[in-house]
Amino acid sequence: MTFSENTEILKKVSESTIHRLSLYYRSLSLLEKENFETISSKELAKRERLTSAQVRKDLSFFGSFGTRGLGYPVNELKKKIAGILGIDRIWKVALIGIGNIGSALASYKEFTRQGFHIVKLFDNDQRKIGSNHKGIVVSDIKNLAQELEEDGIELVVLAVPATVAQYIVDDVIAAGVKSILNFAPVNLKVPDDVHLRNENMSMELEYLSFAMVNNHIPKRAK
Amino acid sequence: MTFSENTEILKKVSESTIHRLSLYYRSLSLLEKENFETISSKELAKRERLTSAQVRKDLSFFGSFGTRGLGYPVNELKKKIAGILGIDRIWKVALIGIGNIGSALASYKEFTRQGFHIVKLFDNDQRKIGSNHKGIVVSDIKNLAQELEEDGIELVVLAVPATVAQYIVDDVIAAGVKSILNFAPVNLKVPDDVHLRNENMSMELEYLSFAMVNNHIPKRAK
DNA sequence: TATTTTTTGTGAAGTATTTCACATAAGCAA
DNA sequence: TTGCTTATGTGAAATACTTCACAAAAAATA
Repeated sequence: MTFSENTEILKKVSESTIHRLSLYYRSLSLLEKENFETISSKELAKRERLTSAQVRKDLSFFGSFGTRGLGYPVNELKKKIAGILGIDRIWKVALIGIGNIGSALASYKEFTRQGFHIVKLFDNDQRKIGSNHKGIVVSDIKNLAQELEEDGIELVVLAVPATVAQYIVDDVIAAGVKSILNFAPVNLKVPDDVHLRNENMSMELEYLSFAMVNNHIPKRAK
Repeated sequence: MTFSENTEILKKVSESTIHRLSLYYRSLSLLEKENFETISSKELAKRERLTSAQVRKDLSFFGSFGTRGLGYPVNELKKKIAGILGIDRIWKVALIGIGNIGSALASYKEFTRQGFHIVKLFDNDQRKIGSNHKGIVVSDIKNLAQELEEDGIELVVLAVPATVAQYIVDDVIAAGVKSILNFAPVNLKVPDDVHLRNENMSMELEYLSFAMVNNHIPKRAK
């Protein structure tokens, strides 16, 4: 596939499709463990509470991975999706902020399982700096930019208080990092060439609350 | 507003609109602290990287809260949104699973701030049961159904291993709980009258990874 | 091998969501 | 009070996303 074809395709692919690829990947991992060789779009859809057409359409943006009459080869499709999502490799991740959420994320197995390896921890608390946290020595945030560059960090997870998040993000960007996952409940300003995604853990609780007070009939899980 | 009018309106309101209301609420809280009296849809949109039309359309599903030529009254709009989202009250929440993620969530201030009060903790680990965790004594998960009912828990946050999540959810539902926020990376089966939302913390990392390998030009934060 | 069944891949149709654009209303200034 | 400016609220238009429906291809069956 040439680059121009690649960008052509990407223009058509929505955020929702990418998120569903994550779901398919998870289902395929499970199917693999259950020793399934193939899976139909119908069965995969059922497991993720989607329609089979949706599954086929999502996959069709990236190629033809199935066999008519048979379905998709579980192991192969899993690998293809890993390639599309870019999780068929190791990403070097730094985690900034070893508080409540940060500590939990540092030990979160799911990240490692998907190739996101946290190789660096930062904090500004003198009691934490230098201490060993799950095999990683916590660095002083004062050396942030320098250490990020030295270690070739490509992705930063931010778990710091909302009040300081923007200052830290500015440093992270100055160090050349192009991808940031932000857990602070604040809208960060980043340049156009930096990828920023926000994880807002209250949002889904608020959706539940909305559903309850408005007597909303649930349709399906996110 | 009558019940039938209410359901009429809700039919038209999308999940995205509700999620954006959460964002507006957060912005308004900040604007309140900054002593803004009013805010235009244009300025609110700018802060959330949306369009002003989007903001006005979202709000218009629920009423006319603004003044032409002036904008929206910050404090009043914040209260209105709180009412719509159902966060103008206290929700009694139980947290199940005091592991990595669970511990972090138990201390997560943002939940409390929005009216989600974790009043009950459950685990199956004998070392944790009976111990005091942020002022709450950890209960044995064996007494789950009984204690959920006794305490009138309306909402459950699930932070248990994927392998046992379904069994626990079945118990939670048997106890009459109608709303569940699930952090386990698994698709849970629940009856139609139960609200289930999933928090998948790897999903956004995968989106970043996708964006990086596909040379995706970032548009805006989620 | 021929026939039936299954299931993909995909244009077209159908929905849903977002943006446009403007009439309307309120503030503000003189 | 009049005219100018600002900004809402909302149908209509434009986009985006999902589902339909079916031809095509491969597997299963006999």
